Amino acid sequence: MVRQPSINAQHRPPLSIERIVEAALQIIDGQGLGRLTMRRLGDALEVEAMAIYHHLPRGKEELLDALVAHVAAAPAAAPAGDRGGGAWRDELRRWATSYRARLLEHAGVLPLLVTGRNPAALMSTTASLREILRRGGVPEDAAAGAAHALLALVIGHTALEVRGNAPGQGERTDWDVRFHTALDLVLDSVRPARRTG
Amino acid sequence: MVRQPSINAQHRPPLSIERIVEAALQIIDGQGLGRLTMRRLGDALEVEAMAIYHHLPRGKEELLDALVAHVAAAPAAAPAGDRGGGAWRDELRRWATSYRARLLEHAGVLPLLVTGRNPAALMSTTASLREILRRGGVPEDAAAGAAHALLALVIGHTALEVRGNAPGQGERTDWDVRFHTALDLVLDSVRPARRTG
DNA sequence: ACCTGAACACCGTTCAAGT
DNA sequence: ACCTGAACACCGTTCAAGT
Repeated sequence: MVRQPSINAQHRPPLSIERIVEAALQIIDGQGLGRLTMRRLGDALEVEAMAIYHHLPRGKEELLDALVAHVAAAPAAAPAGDRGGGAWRDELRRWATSYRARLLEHAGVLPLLVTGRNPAALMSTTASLREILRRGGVPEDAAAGAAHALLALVIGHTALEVRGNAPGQGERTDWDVRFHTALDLVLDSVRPARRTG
Repeated sequence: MVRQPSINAQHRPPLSIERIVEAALQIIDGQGLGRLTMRRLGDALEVEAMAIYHHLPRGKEELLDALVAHVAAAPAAAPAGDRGGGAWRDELRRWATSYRARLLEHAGVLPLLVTGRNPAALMSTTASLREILRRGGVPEDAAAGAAHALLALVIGHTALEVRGNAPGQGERTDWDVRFHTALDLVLDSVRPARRTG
């Protein structure tokens, strides 16, 4: 029961990959990717920059990989009521909407996502997409194609939205409308097999 | 007629924005975006790095803007035979295919494209897309939506392709097939008005 | 095991100076 | 007008050292 004085240093939580990634994300969201430096990250964690290398031996490269993994991870798939009749379309719409929101929330990470880095990061995402389509009765092949198209659309749209929302834009384009228009354009072409088992 | 000796220095072409952008693109394509530095760019142009600032006063930021403009510029639209019957679909397919090829050729610039930088860079591109759809008899509103969806799809697909083509990938996915599958998914939903004037 | 301090080889950029 | 040289304030990272 030795009460620590509230001098606030000393007994801060120990460094961990989670804390590092969280602090990095905060810097990116608040100041932009360009201002994420190991030294600034160290400051935010109240630690010397060199301490980070003990947890991420590959240094900044490994940090960026972790950021991609963190942002690209699939949002938890809804439990799926699946009362037939094409409810899977709504499920895909919800999925796409929340994934877009996730990307916009961390728009500064987007440039890292369109790189070869951390190729495995999107696997669970595409898998959960294919699963929704499979449950909707869409044949395996078509489901793979549709899942890919959907993910590409969400990423591409978000990229355009980030570009369009740059300061000093004249006309106010309604990105929500654009997004759902494009979404429906794809979803309307996806068809389940004649009869669902 | 004073023949210059072929000592190769001295009478090189004078620095210009075009030469600078071209050299920068060569560095990115060959070594990656991360290795594009003002000093290396200077070396490639056989000039001190500081000379570049005379042509691009805003420095590296302006250089990156110019790179985005260079890569994102619309490819020359085909002259359009327009013998009815939905030839515009083929025209859009050709456009999308060549735009994808352009992005893949300079994949290292893609991260710059999914940023707020140089918001005007894609305007001519979307305009030329809308023009093709308009000529195909697609109503203005639907054309705007379809153009946006198409561009988002091409950018998003290229992003996934760049990620997938990272070294050390197991299964050989056929990106051409994926691309055209996704393309058709979108194009199949775009309909011209009942009767074309 | 975990963190620090000093050092190294690089960055982008400014500014006075050269031609 | 166009380019250079030296300098400044930063980077990422290594490595020996502390606790």
